[in-house]
Amino acid sequence: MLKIYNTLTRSKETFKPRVEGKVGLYVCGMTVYDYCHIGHARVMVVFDTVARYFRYSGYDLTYVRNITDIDDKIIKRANENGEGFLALTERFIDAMHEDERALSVLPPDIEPKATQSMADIIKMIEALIKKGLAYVGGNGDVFYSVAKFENYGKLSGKNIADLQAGERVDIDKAKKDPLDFVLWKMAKPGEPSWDSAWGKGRPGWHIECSAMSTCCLGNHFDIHGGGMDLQFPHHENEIAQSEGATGEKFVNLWMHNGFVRVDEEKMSKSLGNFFTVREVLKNYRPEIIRFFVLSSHYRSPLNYSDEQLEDAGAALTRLYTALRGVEVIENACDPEYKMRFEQAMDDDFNTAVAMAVLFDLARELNKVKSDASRAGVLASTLKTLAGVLGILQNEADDFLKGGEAENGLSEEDINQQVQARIEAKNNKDWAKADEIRDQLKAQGVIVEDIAGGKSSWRRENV
RNA sequence: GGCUGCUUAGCAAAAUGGUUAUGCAGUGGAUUGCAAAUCCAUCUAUGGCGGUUCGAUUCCGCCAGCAGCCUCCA
Repeated sequence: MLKIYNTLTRSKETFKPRVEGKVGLYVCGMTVYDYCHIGHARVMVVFDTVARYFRYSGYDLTYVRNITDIDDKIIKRANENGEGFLALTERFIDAMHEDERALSVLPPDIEPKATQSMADIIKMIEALIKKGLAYVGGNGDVFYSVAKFENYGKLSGKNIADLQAGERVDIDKAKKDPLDFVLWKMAKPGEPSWDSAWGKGRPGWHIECSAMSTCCLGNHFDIHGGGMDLQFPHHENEIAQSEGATGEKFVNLWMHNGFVRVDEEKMSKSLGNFFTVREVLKNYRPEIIRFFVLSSHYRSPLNYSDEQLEDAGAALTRLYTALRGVEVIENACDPEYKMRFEQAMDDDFNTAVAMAVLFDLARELNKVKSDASRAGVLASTLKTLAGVLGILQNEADDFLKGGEAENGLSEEDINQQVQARIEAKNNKDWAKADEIRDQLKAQGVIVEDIAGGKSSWRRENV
């Protein structure tokens, strides 16, 4: 029985889909004006794993993750670069997809863009005005009247009085109330714009997600996810917009993932302490990054450091080493490990515990290597379960021998050396054999003798 | 200031009202020509002070520290 932590109730709840066997999942994606950093990677990997597990569990899932491709930051960046905003967003959308593929993140079923959802956005704003929940402000922008929406703040645990007391932004004269937020923003000369009843403009930051999610999944759907920082105001405003416009409940369950930190501080654009996915990929292989992300629970903070990434690499090496040389028996699965794995994942997607099961599995696999049939079953189980997490899908040898292809020795060179060492060993010329091994070690290659006078090798530091 | 959440061994990270997490590192042993890999054993733990309880790391309260949101942010 799958349990998921619901931000709305601040407790784990048994998951009950609206329609038996079906799940609608919407996740707030990127605003595409820059490269993805590791924080974005966490969202992508976490919800990809959630999606994989739903499917593995037999649900018919519709996974929607939007792209916000028009907003102030995009316009600003495009101006700075002296390029059109479409050229800019197109570049970063491509880059994002590239990063995703590297991290084995499967594409969502639907990936709507704000710029392609203008009709729905405008329709929703019109509905809000009609219901008296929105108004045209002194500057022509359209605002949401927060005070008119009952239950405002129920997701983030805030109330209007506290928010007003804590108000510290300069008051916008165009608004009736400082808490009101913009739904439609009038275009300045030269800015990209779309026609509307209120004049040429563009959507405010929150409305596009309300429009795209309800459009793709219906007015009321199962799960909405995103980073913790979106809880307020973004998701709070989405609720106000969607429920205000449709009069129906918006979302049953809200999932929020924790931050990636650097030196115990949130990784973010504004702090400038972020590492882009492509930067990190220069030093670590993609599967290691994915493993690192899933090694802690999705709601916990995740501290980014070289030590952590290296640990992840070592751990992954252990799993691949267990698989090395074992003939996988297709479709076989050990029920005991399967059950333990599912229990872990059923408990609010506890990937850390699920991984611990994989390590227990690897230990037993190492023990029974001489028993080909048992080993084959365990190896198959290991690959299948790890596949739900999106890891361990490479050939063991490819993983262990891959990496640092550029500066390192070529495979041919290594094989030659290893062969030379075997000859030395056969001649009992230990000094020579050790010398070869030391030389390879110095170049990041570890030689390991295996039964039958053979040797295997792998690259250090994956 | 208001509101969340966190505090587990050398590092990372789970779980649990009384029983081995797991990975890396350490120690001892097996294996090995020697290593590596692997296996076995083993050492480090639950921020502080109270309370509930037969028993609390786990529940409750207070304190301290940390992080986050309240402004763009995944």
